[in-house]
Amino acid sequence: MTAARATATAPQLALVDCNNFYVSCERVFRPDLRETPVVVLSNNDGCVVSRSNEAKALGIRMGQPWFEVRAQAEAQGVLALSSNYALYADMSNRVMQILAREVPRHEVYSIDECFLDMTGLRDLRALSQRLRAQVLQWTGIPVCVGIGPTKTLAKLANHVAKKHPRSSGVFNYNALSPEQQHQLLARIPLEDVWGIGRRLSVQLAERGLHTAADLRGTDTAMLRRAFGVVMEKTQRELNGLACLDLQEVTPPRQQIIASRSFGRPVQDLDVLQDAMSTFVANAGAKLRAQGSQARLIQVFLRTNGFRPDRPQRSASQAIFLPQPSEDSLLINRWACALLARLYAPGYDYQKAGVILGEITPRTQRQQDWLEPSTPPRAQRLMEAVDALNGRFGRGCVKVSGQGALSGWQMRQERKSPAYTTDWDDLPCA
DNA sequence: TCTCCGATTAGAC
DNA sequence: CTAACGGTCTAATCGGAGA
Repeated sequence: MTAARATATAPQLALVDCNNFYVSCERVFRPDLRETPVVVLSNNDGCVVSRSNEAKALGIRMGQPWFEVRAQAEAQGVLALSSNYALYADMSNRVMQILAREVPRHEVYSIDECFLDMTGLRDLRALSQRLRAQVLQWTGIPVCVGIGPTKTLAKLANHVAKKHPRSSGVFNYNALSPEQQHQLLARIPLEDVWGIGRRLSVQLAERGLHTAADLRGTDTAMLRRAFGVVMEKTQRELNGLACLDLQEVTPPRQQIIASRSFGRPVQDLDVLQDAMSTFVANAGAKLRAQGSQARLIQVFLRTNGFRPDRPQRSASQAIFLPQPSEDSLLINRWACALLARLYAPGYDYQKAGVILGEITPRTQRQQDWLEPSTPPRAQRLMEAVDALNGRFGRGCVKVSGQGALSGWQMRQERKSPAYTTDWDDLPCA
């Protein structure tokens, strides 16, 4: 096999990552904010989860609690927006559709990232630039592209593309000579490598490993012994050996959680049950959307752990249904009953939620001649509820009580309109 | 000793 | 005015219980 042929068939994996995704989504509809430092906050306006370049330059850190930085940030002209997930999810779908058209295989990895299999395609730099231009023109979202032989190296290449303006948004690790590859890896700190977080990078540093090149060159058996199989895979991936496959179809969730911190402390059981009904409605919709049923219902509630001066309580209870179910009404009755058992008066509750587990495909329903499974009536009812909520927006059809009581809903003081998913929010009047 | 299971840890985004 | 710190999800590993 000639060298040229080997190059042509070597794996070429691209990672497309949207720049400052949530902030970019907001700016599409607020072009006046292009020069303004902008941050988007997590649910409850709690933490900073997306920052414009200007906000990054002001030293606002990812994940920082907003109340800590708010005073200084606002004095510096930073605009904070509540997160608008309906908008981000819709924009994400548009971006992913554009990317998917251009390659034979792809994996939507997260709301703002997509792996593309470019193996065998030619002129990857031009292709990547074309993709960037198309996504920008059709959605207004800027993206960067990193290319490498493995997912880990594609991630790393994307990191380089984002960080270095000279790459003009595309970086191809595969186009480097082995010496250049080594020089690059020697400049990448380990905490910037996918799969290595804060803790592991400290432990690796204790063994004298600081850069991606250090990790790549160290003894594999030692790594395996000291850090386990995940780290070994990361090392192999850095060496260009693919250990992580492209997941074209997302496997169904094994566990579905719906929970929320409350906007203020909640003391009353009926308010908690009202919140729980909302959580069950969301969890049930997710469950049915992936064609599953659940046998385990787990409910939890807790007080605010950041207030050690207040009485603390954290409790959870679970029940195994005799038959798996996807019926929100049935699940809701159990969830509210469990919650009532968990509840103790006299606490300031800060968060509650439901976890559905023991999830199986609906098609695998066991025939049981004693216990009837979900009756056809309930099934059709749920289908109708999901259809209406899908068509007219979540919350169009509700389980009785769900959201009627106030006091638990999250704080969202600065939420932008749902520009792309709600006619009423269109700023055309 | 082996296996199973729940809890814990670490990470991603 | 004050107080205020996200939500989901997975995989691996660990330690105890039971076979």
